[in-house]
Amino acid sequence: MCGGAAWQIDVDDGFVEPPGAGAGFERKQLGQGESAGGHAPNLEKMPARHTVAVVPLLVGLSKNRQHIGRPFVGSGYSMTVKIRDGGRESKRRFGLNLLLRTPAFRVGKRLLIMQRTLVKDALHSRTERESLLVQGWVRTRRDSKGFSFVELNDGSCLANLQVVVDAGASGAEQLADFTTGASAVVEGKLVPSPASGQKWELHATRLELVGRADASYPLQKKGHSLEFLRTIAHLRPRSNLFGAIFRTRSRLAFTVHQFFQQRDFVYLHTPIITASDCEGAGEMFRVTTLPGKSEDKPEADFFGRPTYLTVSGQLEAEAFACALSNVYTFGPTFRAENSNTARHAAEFWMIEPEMAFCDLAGDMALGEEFIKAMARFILEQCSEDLALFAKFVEKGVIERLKFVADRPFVRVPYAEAVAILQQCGKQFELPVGYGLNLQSAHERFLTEEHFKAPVTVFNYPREIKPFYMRLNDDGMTVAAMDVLVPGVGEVIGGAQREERLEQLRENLKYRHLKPEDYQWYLDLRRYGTVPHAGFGVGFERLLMFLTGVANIRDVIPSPRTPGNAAF
RNA sequence: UCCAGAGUAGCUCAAUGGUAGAGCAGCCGGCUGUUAACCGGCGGGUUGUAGGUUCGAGUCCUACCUCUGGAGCCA
Repeated sequence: MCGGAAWQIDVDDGFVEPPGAGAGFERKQLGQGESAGGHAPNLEKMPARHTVAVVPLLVGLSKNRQHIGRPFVGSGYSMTVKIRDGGRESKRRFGLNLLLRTPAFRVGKRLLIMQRTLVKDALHSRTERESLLVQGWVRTRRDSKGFSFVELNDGSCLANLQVVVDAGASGAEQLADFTTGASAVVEGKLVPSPASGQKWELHATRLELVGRADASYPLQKKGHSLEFLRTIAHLRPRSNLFGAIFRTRSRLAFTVHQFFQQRDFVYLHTPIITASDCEGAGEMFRVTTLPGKSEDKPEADFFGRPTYLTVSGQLEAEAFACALSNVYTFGPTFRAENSNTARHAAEFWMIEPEMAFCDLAGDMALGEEFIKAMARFILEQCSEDLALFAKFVEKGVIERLKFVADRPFVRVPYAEAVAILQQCGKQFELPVGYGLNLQSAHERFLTEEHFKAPVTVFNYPREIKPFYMRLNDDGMTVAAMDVLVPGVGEVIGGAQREERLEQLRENLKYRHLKPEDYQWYLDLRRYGTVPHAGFGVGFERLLMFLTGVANIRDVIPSPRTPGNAAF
């Protein structure tokens, strides 16, 4: 199947045996400098451009080894294997804990260890596979006379693997327990499916029920309402939609890191417990070890002062930007607001880049680039899950994302945005006027109807923005910006920070804040101050924007909202 | 927190103030390749909770609880 000699590994150590005749090998073509993969890290030193046949291995441990049903993670086991390379033969010793990082299960008195194939990889196979092993959860079973179809899903992708079980297959007598929700291991032959609907199917040679799911299992193969699924938040990841959402969430998080890492931003872990009440960004959760009313004597508390869960990492990010130039945070954030809406959670994840030697224009540019990059990512990299969102969540989500990815962002000063809203002739529920916050209805009008493009509104009146934003030369406005997109409204809020010591002091005074509470923050202006800017993105809101999911409770694994911390 | 709506079988929903029902799921049986399979049968309820009006309440009234949508706050 490729150039170069094939490596074959046999095992001669008494308790480790080579696979029996006919058992399938997982073959991997190695490119130059590539390692053999996580299942056999000790093979890294093998010359490149060889095919390495490593797994499945059939392993029988001595009787007193009882590691049934879980991977080897301990140390102390090793085995010797013979390696044949054409005519040459050599022996190498491998640590089992390294080699066998793969699930194990008992067959009689033996421990069988076989490389698991993910459903995703099975479905994307280029060739038939003589023998492979999949593990997952039964989505549904359809019985016919003499055989059954079992749909197996392991979360590696949206699609299920169709398993065909003949009555004669080993373990077929357990088929009645292969109900929706049960977990199972299936070994079989991957062959082209004669019916339409799937390219490949697995003809089971052996199946094993791992965990039953009785008739009370709440998930059915039919669609469920999002409201119902929220009441079973621990089981909803087993549904198609939530599988898609949380796969996307994971990949999006990775892409966020990639976006900033590629631009030489330093990932900063800002504290989760904080003493700074600086933001005024909302009610904070108190952190205390004192019983009863802790506010009474904070000096006796664990930290000797009142402490809270963070509402923002921005101030700390500014400190590090004023040293490392470009930084970003990506972590949990907490707001104890009693807000009960589809867009608010008490615990959420926030991304906050902060850039030294950067002004508002640079800040807006990065924010816009970021949103476009995330839209492009999901369009290009998550097409299967995105198709599900387009089908069941928001019909126009793909068009909306293309719209954002393609169009240049319109930039409009706040005063101009207000004038547009006042002159548009449209009657809004809430008043529009200079000095008032833009409401979500106003924001959506600007981006969806007036400009028909993503919009960045900047230079807001000083009165409606926090103390740390930089005062513009007009003395009236601050260098703040909000990025608005169709369908969602505000996705980014940011600003150039006030870097002038005296002006920052004046800002604190203007807000009736005490300078002594902001000593270290003022220090940043006292020593080597620089113009700097940043913004915040709610990760869940970004996910809502990208998937079309309308409720924040459905894009976070365990939603925390007022009165709800179950799961 | 404010405003509005909803709460009936495991799920999704019906039921003019007058005997609480259907589809799906589940269970049993049938079916030679199914795709939210199909066909036949069976079981399934303190109508969110507590009061009240009425001969009679799932239905009307009051309070509370929960959920949903909108608003405020924001990310």
